[in-house]
Amino acid sequence: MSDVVELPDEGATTGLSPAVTGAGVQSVDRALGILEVLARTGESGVTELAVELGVHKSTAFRLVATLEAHRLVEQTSDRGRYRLGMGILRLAGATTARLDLVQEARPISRQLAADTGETVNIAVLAESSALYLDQVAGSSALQPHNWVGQHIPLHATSNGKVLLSGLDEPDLDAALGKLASYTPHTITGRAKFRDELARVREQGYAVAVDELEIGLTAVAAPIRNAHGDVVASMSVSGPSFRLPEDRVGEVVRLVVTAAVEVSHRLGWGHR
Amino acid sequence: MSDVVELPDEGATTGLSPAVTGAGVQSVDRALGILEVLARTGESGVTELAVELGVHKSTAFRLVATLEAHRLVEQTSDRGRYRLGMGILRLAGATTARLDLVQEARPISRQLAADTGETVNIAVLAESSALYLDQVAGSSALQPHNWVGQHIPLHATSNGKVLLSGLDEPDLDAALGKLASYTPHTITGRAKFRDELARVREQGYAVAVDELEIGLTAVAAPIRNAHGDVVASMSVSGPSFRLPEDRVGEVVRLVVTAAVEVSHRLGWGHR
DNA sequence: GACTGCGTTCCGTCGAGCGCAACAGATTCT
DNA sequence: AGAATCTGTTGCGCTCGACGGAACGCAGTC
Repeated sequence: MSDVVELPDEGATTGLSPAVTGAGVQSVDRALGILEVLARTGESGVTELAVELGVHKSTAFRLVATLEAHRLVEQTSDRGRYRLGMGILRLAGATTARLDLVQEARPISRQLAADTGETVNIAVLAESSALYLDQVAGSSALQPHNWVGQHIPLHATSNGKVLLSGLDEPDLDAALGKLASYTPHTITGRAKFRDELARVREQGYAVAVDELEIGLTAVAAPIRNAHGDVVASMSVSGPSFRLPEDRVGEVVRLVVTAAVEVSHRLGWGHR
Repeated sequence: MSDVVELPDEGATTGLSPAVTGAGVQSVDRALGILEVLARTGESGVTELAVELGVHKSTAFRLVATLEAHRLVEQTSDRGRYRLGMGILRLAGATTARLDLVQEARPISRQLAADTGETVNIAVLAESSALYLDQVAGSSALQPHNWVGQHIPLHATSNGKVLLSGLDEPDLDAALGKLASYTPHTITGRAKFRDELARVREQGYAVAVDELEIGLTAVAAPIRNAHGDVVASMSVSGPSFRLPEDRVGEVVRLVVTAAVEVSHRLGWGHR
C-alpha cells in the first residue's frame, strides 16, 4: 500500500482543507470522511458536508444516503440535517465484545474485582486521552460493562500514567498537552510528571490518590502484547477510605499479577 | 426516499446471510457491509469477506484497507485477519454525546440519580435487544457515562418491558424471541408475559425484581417523543436490599416524573 | 520441495459514481 | 405578497475511479 497518491495534473482539487483524506477507495474514503465530520460537528447539512469534503452537493447526498441506509447516520427531520445514527452504536457493541484484549481480560478482571471488591477498568491510549474499554464492578449487582469514548485525562489517573509510561519521548510530547489541575494533588509540573513516569516505568505500576478527584484512589498496571509494548492498562479504583495507604500495597500486587496474566494471554513472554 | 428496497433478482449473494444490501453508492455499500460482517463474525480474512459480499478478493482488500486507514478496522497481525477497530468507538462516543435524547435527559438523569442514590440508565430498542445509551451512577465517584451495545434481554428487565410495551402486536412478535430464564423469578410464559406488558402499559411503569439477577431490582418508565411513541426507557436500578418493596413506590414516582419531564423536553404533550 | 492457502500488488477495462443542472419545499428579505 | 435564496433531492450523460483477473511473496502442510 502506498501512502502517497500522486495526481500529476489534477488541478481541480478545491484546495480547501483535505484534513480527513486517507488513501484508498475514493467514495468509501469520502463516506468515512463524512462520519468523521459528523463526529466533530455533531450535525451537518448536505451542503455543508459537500464543502467540507470538496465535492459536489449531489455526491455528498448520495454518500450520506448510503450511510443512512445502513443506519450509520440519520436525519433530524424528514428534510433536515444529518447526524450519526444508532448503527454506529451497534457496531461499537460488537467492537468491544470482540476486541481480544477485552475478551482475554474479562475473566481476569472479574477475578480481580472479586478479590479486591473494587471496580476494575481496562483502558487504552487513544490520541492524547484514555479510552475505557471495559469495566467490572466490585460488588454491586449487574453493573453492565462495555462503555466507550469518554476522554479521561492522562496525567491525573493511574491508567493514564501507565499508558504514557509505555511511550517514547516524541510520542509522549505529542500526547501530553497542558497538565490541567483537577485537585490540589494533581501533578501539573512537567518535570515532576516526567519523574513520576520514570518511577512508574521502573516499578511497573502507577498509583493516583486524590489526583483526579478528592476521595478517589486508583492503582494501575500495564498490559503488554507479544512484542512487549504497553497496549493497555488495567486498574482498580475505589473510594480512598476503602483503599488506605496500607492496603495499596496488596492491591498493587493483585493488579500487577492480573495485568501480567492478561499480557501472557496476549502472547507476552511467549515460551 | 423509499424504505423498501427490493432487489428480486439479486442472485449473486452467496445465499448465506444477505446482510443489509441497501441501495446507494456501491463501493460504500460494500464497505459498510464489511463492517456488518465483522460485527457479526468478530474476525474475518479478506478472502472470507470477499465471498460473503460476492466480490473479488482484491476488491474486498481495497475496501478493507480504506476502512483500516480510517481506523474503523484493524488487523490482528501484520499479515492477518481483520476485525473492527477503535475508530468505531470514537464515533460511538461522539454519537451518544450528540443524540438529543441523551442530551436532554442528562440533567434529569443526574437529578434522579442524586434523589435516589442509585444508578440511572437510558435505553432504546435495537432489534430484539435493549441498547444502553447513557448511565449516571448514584453516588460513587467518577462513573463515566457513554457506553454502548451490550445485548440486554428484553423480557427480564424493567427497561425491556417498558420498551416492549410501546410496540404493537406484529412488532412485538418479531422482537420477542424465546423467553430465556435467568433466575427462578424470570417470566418465561408468553401469556403471562403479555399480561405483564398489559399491566406496564396501564400503570405507566415497569418493575423487575430478581428477574435478571438475584438481588437486583429495577424500575423503569417510558420516554415518549412528540407523537407519543415510546422511544426510550429510563430506569433506576440497584441492589434489592437498598430497594425494598416499601421503597419501590417512592422510586416509581420519581422515575415516572423524570421520564415525563424528559418526554416533555422532546416535545410530548407540547404546550 | 511441491503444494496450497493466505494477504497483497499491479494493470487494463468498463460501468459505477461523479458533477451538472434542474426541482421542490422552507425560510428570509424586501 | 412575491421574490430571492437557502435547503435537501433527483435524472442524466460523461469520465474517471473502482473492479476483476492474474501474478507475487510468504507460511504452513502434506
